[in-house]
Amino acid sequence: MSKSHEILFRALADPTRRAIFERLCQDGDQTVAALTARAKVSQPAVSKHLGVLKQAGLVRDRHEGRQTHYTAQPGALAPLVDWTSRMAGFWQSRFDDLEDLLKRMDQ
Amino acid sequence: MSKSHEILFRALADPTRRAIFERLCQDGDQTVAALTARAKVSQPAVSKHLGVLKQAGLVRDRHEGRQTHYTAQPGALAPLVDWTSRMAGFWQSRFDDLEDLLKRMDQ
DNA sequence: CATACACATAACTCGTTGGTTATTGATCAG
DNA sequence: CTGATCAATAACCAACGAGTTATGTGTATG
Repeated sequence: MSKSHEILFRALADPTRRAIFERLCQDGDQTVAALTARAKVSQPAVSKHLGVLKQAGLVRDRHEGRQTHYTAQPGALAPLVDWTSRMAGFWQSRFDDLEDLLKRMDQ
Repeated sequence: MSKSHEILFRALADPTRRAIFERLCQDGDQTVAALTARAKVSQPAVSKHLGVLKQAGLVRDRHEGRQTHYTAQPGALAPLVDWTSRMAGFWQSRFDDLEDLLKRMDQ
């Protein structure tokens, strides 16, 4: 449970996978064919990436006839947000000056 | 610049590297020897990881005599926060669009 | 000056992974 | 029923990445 960011970071590490996820976030529901058309890789590659994203909970699939629609689940990004704010939090707790933190975050 | 999350995701994808970064965030300044002691890998491995983290801007090094101290730079996480909120934002805006549509259909 | 120490770099191994083509399973059209 | 289409799976391969041991570079110390 405390390791849920492990699978997330791994899933989002690959650029092709991020591109697919970004597209699903921007444009919503997409069939595999539609995603493949925009991607620079073959359909099996896209399917494999979607499998990884699904495993990470980042997408959901829905079958309609002979095509499969995928949808982004941005809520699954929560553990990642938690992790980053925890890191920033550790950092912050070692400094009493909040403004100093914000300045560093700004740069 | 707009692709700075590429190197970030890649740097944070590895568990050993995240562990090192987490430790630097929690406990602050650390020498390579101190980090190696806690890590489950050899000193050269730790050095290599630190190199990657440094490349990503996540850590900074400071030389003191014959030892090197590393410090976390959590501000470098900003592009990652941007990315995640952008993904959530896309999602939210499409949700808003749907709400607008439904409102218009109502009247 | 010689030795020990801290860290970085080099050279290499090996498992993982992202890509491919070929094939299968399922569904729709004629 | 037949052929075409969409997606998933299988089988394979090349490249990459994280790990190791060995060595190099620089600094403190006797």
